[in-house]
Amino acid sequence: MKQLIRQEYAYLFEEELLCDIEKVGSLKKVKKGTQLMEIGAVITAIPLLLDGAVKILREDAKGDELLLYFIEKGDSCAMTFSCCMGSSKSKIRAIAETDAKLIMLPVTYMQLWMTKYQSWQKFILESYHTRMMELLETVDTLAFLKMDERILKHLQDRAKVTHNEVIHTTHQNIAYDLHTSRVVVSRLLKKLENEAKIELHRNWIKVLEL
DNA sequence: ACATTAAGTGATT
DNA sequence: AATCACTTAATGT
Repeated sequence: MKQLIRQEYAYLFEEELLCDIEKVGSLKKVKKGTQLMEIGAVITAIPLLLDGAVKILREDAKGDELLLYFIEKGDSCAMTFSCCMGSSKSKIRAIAETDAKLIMLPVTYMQLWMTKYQSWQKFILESYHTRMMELLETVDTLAFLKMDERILKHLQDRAKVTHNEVIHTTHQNIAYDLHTSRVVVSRLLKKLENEAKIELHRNWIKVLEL
């Protein structure tokens, strides 16, 4: 665990903070598809992603999902910050997009470290900022892009976070993430394939244009 | 060979 | 862009 933390965070945090993280954090390994956070759940720990990718989803009243953004290694979830400050419940759902390793830090250390370590404070603020930017980008995508562009962007994002141009998924799953129907996804994917931007196969898609 | 699940398509709104 | 109804194709048993 020591090496893992240092590998990803040594350049961000000072030695003393790294020691503290080692002391109070617990390493968690999860497999692809594992649900890490549920809507309404009380947040007891702040995750630091060491490896892998996590997708963050919002859900509407009917239970339909919408993908907000991906979290990659070196990131944390800004949701947990705001939640443990106001001790409110999670407004989002988090699911491991790939196998992932993360460190769970009890929320009680959050405030203490904010004043104790300026590197922690900087990390939290920067992390908050990048999350905000990603969310803005998602809003832009939703508001201004057509569905075919949204699908292509979604595939490219997924290829990026998994570091693999081949994505294992079904048309139905893409439809859930983008909050549309499978038929529409199938049609537009076909169009993208004709434009030589992707390659379609059963249960996997290869992104050609990255 | 058969059942199941994923993907493709025309027509309609 | 969504939905329906249906077809075709891939895959597991």
